[in-house]
Amino acid sequence: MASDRRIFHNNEACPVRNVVAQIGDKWSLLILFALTDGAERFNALKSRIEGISQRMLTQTLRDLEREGYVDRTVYPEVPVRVEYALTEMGRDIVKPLYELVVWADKHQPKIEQARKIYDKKVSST
Amino acid sequence: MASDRRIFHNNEACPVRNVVAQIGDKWSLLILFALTDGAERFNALKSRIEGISQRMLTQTLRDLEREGYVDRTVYPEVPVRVEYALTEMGRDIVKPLYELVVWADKHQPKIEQARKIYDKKVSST
DNA sequence: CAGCATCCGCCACGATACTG
DNA sequence: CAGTATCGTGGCGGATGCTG
Repeated sequence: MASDRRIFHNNEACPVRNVVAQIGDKWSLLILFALTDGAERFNALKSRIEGISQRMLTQTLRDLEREGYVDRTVYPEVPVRVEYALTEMGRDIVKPLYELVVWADKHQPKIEQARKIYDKKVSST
Repeated sequence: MASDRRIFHNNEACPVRNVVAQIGDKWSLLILFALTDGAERFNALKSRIEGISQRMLTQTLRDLEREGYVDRTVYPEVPVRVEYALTEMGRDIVKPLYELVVWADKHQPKIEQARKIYDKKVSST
């Protein structure tokens, strides 16, 4: 009904809460963008994404694969080669995310300024 | 240099990592969208956002205020009335976020399907 | 009404060591 | 090379009780 002003209902079927939960973590967005130039191998990704650990790269890649954003291909050579690439859906979600990235770059100074003003206001109480 | 293919450098000055860290949490995006219709009081927000606790609403609102997304206005009546509203920057970030929300709604079925396929593939090993 | 204080479980994340 | 396995920790977030 129109009187129900609640937004984004709190159940597992809520698409928005789901997507935020998945790509809102520390590494997902970074990995997705590292793959926009094309497929990458595990260690290539690891060196492109500053600060990520082996464990988190593996784990986040598995999650992204499960949600359908990333494809994993194993080439049974010696030593083994594994390549990760965006699926169609992966390339698709990068578009709205890119808007956010651009926004973040543009507004960085404003945010820093807002923080300083807030902290000054709080410390004066 | 061109040979440095690292993305989104891992320092506190990285705008992208900052923005994701701020609005990638469980509640920030929900609060921002609950404020797009106009200013809201604390308890109104609480009832619009299903499942949020008092504690997290307060805390997330403080963070959003500090980053400059939200304005907090106290009306010294009895009992006190507090209204939260989006700042200009708040209204601004909602635009790219809205793209993401639309995307999430549209692709929800695909994601669920991807999950099922993945889980079946994994369980068969 | 709009919060703050406190306690606490859980899990995201990191570090390290080991492997097919 | 591309992972697993294990352990440790900080902090996110929930529950509850109290207050100006």
